[in-house]
Amino acid sequence: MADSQNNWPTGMKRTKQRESVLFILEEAEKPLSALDICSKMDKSGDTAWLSTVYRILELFIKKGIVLKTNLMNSDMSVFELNRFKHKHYAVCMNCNKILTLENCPMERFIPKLEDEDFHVMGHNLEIFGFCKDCKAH
Amino acid sequence: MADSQNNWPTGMKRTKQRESVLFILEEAEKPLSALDICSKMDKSGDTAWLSTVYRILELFIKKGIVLKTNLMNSDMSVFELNRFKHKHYAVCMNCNKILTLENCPMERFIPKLEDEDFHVMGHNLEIFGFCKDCKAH
DNA sequence: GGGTTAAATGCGAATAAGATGCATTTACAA
DNA sequence: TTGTAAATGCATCTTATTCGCATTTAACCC
Repeated sequence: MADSQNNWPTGMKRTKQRESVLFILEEAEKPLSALDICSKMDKSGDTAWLSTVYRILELFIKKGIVLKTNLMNSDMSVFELNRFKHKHYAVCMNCNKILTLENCPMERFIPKLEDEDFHVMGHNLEIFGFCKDCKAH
Repeated sequence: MADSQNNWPTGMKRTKQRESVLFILEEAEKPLSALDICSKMDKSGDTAWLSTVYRILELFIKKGIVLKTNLMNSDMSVFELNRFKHKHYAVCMNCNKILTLENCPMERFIPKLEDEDFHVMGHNLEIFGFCKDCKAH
């Protein structure tokens, strides 16, 4: 099961379900919803209850292994492996395709705030528009 | 009732509830949730059902009068008057205070995407961190 | 390897934001 | 003033996510 086979993060029990979630996230190129993950598990034979998947994801987030995002004000969160590199997405307003943004405008940006003592920890950014397939209606 | 008294957007019936929602949004300095708006209406005597508030907000959004945002991956949307100027926020990770960001890094930014035909329509950005009151725990 | 136990999962039920359906009410045009 | 399409009150539904508890399981000890 890829990398996770030999490399298990410390401080958590190694269960079939956790291995399966981690494997799916390792293979995924784009963020997945909890339901996506659950379906993929079903297909591969490692079935797990949706609530279990949420609990596993919650744990992975706490451990810093996984990142949670909400794209386009959607009410469904998506999850991806924390690959420890800065990342943003562009989302197609028509087909919801997710594209990786390869640069970041925040690199050399100094935020101007009313509260000049605000201690910036990070930022969320997403671009929206129409992908090449949806541009021509 | 401030500006909205004499200046009613065209193409929609002028009802007590709609006037009240618009008034509240005009007075508000920061985005409000549907529930916030509903509570403020209760206090002022113009009670309305929460589902009505949602319907009014939906209409205002469609008319371009109101903007909807989700801050910090929260499952609750917030709404503000569309003042037709570009706007982003900084949110305190501790007290959830919302601060207005007065500049925008996207002004002179050219996004790099795998799909070089992506037609950018806009972007969402938020900064998170700790405000001056929460910085010193 | 077998037993012990704290932690994880299965499963159902609870939450909470938001949407929907329908009967009643209301704004507004004729 | 009256007719009517549209808006609201109200209840109920939906959907993502969380919680509670009984059962199962990983991992440590012998």
